[in-house]
Amino acid sequence: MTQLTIGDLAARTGLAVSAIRFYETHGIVAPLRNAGGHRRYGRSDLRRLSFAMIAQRLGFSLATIAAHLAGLPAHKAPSQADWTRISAGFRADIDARIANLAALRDSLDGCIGCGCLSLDRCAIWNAADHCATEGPGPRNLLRDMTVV
Amino acid sequence: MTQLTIGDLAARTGLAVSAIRFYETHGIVAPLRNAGGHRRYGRSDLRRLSFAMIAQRLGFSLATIAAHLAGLPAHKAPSQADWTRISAGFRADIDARIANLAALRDSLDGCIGCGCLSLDRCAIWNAADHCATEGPGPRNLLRDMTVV
DNA sequence: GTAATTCCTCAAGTCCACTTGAGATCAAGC
DNA sequence: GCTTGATCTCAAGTGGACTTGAGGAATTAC
Repeated sequence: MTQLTIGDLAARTGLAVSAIRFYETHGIVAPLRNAGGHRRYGRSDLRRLSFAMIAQRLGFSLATIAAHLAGLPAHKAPSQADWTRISAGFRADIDARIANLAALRDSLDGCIGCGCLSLDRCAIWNAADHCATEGPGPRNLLRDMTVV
Repeated sequence: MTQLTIGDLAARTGLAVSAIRFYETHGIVAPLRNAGGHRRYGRSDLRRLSFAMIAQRLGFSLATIAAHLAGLPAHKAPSQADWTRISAGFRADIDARIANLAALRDSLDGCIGCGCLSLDRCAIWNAADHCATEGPGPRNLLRDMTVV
């Protein structure tokens, strides 16, 4: 039973059947069809969906996720090299996010004790305010949070 | 010139004028009006918008942000106590996110070296797959990422 | 005083990620 | 064979967060 129905996938991933069909239109999965026109998935599709679910939680758009997955073989399990390549991108993104959040937390900690509310030096309050002098473009503390 | 126009706010925050008006309908700011019906803002509104921009980057919805801001005085600067209360919630959320990301990164590191692709033990690939046995409900590694 | 700029309101449009519904077909259990 | 449940397609709806456009009035610059 290496052939899974869309219902099987829904049960195993927790996704709605409609969501899986929607993902297909966006290139996340590309199932085969049986004689009656019903979708038939392999185990690798389960993995592609798992990947997509995790990447979504990290804030990636479906288009970006589909682009990542486009580099994997369509109907068989990815190789170790495939997986290493993809996970390295993930890892870099996660590291960047942690660094951003840590920086924000430190600014926040500095603020709480500094009584800066009456001043204009507070890193948090002025994160956006300062930017007026920096010209247009992205300007926040957490800018470029999504790296890959 | 403690009275700012909507254009001033847009220039200083980097937000679009239309976005600031939109935020007003959602309770983020509540400007006064001059004789001609134009919006007039104070410095505290600049701070409310900065707060909203940062909180949005952290993934909070406008409704949640408005709820936080509802506890602050409408037309004057918040007190140290106000600020401490709000930032404490922020800090807890940031800590939780860092912990989640670190856990994900560790799982990822474990995966890269373990050759688990041929197995079903990979924490990442199976994050969603395992859940089939756990019944319905939220089920991912990063579940409850947004805490406050 | 007039022209250019900024602002006003309100309705409608956009993008993303899906869900819902209608009407029809396929597959599985008895 | 028949019923029941799963699946199919395609169109339209949803919600969050805004943007765009139309038509008009207020403000500012010269």
